[in-house]
Amino acid sequence: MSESELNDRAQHLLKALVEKYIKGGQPVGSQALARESGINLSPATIRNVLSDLESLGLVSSPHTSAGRVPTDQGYRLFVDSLLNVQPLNNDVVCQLEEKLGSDDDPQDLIHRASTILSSITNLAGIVTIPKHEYIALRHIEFLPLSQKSVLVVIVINENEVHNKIINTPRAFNRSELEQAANYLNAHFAGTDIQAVKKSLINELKEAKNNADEFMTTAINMASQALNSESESKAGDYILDGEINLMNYAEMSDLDKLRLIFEAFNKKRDVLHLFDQVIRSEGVQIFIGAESGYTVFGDCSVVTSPYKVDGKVLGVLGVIGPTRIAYDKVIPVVDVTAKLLGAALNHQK
Amino acid sequence: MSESELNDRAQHLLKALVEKYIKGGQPVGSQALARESGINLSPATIRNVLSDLESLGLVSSPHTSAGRVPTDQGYRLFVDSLLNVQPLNNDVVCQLEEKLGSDDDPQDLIHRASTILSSITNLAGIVTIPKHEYIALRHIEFLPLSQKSVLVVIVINENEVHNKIINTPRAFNRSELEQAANYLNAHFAGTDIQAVKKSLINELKEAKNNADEFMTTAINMASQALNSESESKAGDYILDGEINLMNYAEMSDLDKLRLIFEAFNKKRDVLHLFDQVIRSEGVQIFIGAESGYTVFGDCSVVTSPYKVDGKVLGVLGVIGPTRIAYDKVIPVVDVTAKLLGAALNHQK
DNA sequence: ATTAGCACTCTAAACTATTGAGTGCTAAAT
DNA sequence: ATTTAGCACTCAATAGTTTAGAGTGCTAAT
Repeated sequence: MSESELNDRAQHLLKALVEKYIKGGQPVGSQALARESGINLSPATIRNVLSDLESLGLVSSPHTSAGRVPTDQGYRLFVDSLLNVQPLNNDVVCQLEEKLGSDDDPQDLIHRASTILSSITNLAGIVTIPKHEYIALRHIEFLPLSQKSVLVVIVINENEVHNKIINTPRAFNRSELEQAANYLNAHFAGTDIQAVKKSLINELKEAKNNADEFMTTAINMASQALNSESESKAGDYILDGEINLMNYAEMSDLDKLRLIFEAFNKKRDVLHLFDQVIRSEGVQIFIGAESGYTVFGDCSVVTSPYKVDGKVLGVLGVIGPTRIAYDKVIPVVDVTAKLLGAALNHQK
Repeated sequence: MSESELNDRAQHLLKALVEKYIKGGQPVGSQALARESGINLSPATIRNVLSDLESLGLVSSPHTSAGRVPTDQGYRLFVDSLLNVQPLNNDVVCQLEEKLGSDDDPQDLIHRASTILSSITNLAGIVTIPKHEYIALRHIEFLPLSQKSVLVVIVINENEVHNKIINTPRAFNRSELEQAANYLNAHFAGTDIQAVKKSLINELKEAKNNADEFMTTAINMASQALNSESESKAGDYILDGEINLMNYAEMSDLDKLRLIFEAFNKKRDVLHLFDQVIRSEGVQIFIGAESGYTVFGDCSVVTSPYKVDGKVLGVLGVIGPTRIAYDKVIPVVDVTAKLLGAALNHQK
């Protein structure tokens, strides 16, 4: 029996093994499976099957006299074709709906999504900041703050608000600023922010040619504000519940843990990983080395894009040890993504 | 020799011991001190002195055949009367000045202060959000976002900007909102935010009596925005570099570390501790149990309030193991507090 | 094809030296 | 009266040993 196609019995045993290992965290032996797998077989027979699973690379044993542990590929097969995804507990649904009910500040929603993900799953929760492929300038407003500084308030898309304080060459009074804002709003409200930036460059030239000092600075201010705007959206995420990872025995290696935390801080690796998900449908899972990042070699990542109007705005998910309760975590990530999308949509 | 007054020799040895222990992290024995303390005494004599220091509670030994380690009280005496505070390295000063140079967003400054504190000291850096005893409303602005929601922009004090999106019973057009804002600005600009809230309550009654629907909602909106405003300032801080703590051997106990991280997350204990500093002058240090919080029983906290115009706005500091280089950390905290105060002041 | 039996392997835990750093005490030296 | 050499003693850390038990793989019987 070494066909690469697994028969039902082998599948069933693999499933039982993974489930037991996920529960207990201890290598699973033939006796335990004989007792608890539901299949009526002697340990000896099960040993034969396990031996096959091992040569297929689905399980491995830490040492001769230990039981078997799923490999990344073992988990993969389990997740792809053996898993019984649990319907979401009613309690959990309520929690999610409550926390992700309508709220008008997108930032708040993102934060809450991240918190609720981590607290429900006891893993680290991550939500990327929404990234609109098309950033429509909705409104711009200037307020004088002091002699040399002006507050620029920019509203983009539905209701994302950003502030930027910029310095000006001279003091402007309120009506001057109002005039400038009116001009910009009249010309550019509803336009994509990139397009606005391009237009402004042209207008800037023109204003300079006309030696129109006022328009020159007005346009300058707008450009500055919009520039730092698009920068700040360069890619970021909200992380919560990293500490949960310290509770897992398999993460008790302080050095590995530190590397993971450092990766969380640098953000780069996580963002790259999440970028891969952005074009996929529904929940996507990276098990162990599958992520391609050695830092997360002992971790699993369960992710899902979240969308508004069918457009993917970002990705959310959880990170934990490979030994996580996929059957429970997957629907949580799935539903959170949907509810977050809905909440962001609801604001319109 | 068991007078509670320490003679010079004993002080010198304590100093040498603390310095060596801070450097090496290993219990210090009589031989090492004989060699390196600069005093020409035999190990035997030094043992006698150490024995005295121990009965005074200034040092202790982990076990019979280990050297001595400073106790909290030992560190306290060291810090209070034996410490040679190092002048700040020029490099470090440059770094600090660069990062805390003028920038017009207070939030950004706080963040940067926290980052730079942690990166210079290799400890966890903490900066509390500025807390103005007197919050002056400077400007309020309403912008229509959608049918049922309005963006409220509030500028308080010098240039702290806050946004709040609130729901309204009906749609308002731009000019209505402008009118409301004008009214509020005319009446309340420059007034303390608490006073504004009180006045608004009265005006609200009046408007209701007059059945003035428009003013009623306008005032309601303002109240809502101001309320969530004062809440959000309830007490918070920016933390950075917690991961640094994982590098210290004495913090290698995962459970303790987790408790500390949890305390950082909950924020309560740190805020209480920092509150004690708010009325003190200059750098304040809590060594081990002195903080009064068991979570930080193995930690030292070096803090300083930061001020603008002589008014304390907040507190910043670092947290690390008790074994930290006080001579270097103290001036860093001190100067950072001063530069942060200056940067916040500079904005006016 | 399945299983009982059994020898074998290897970890984890419990014990047992062994080493060496550092102490405290005592008696001699300064 | 200090200081110090000398020495017995303590105790953590390390390495080596033993034991127990869990689990395996193989073989021969069912």
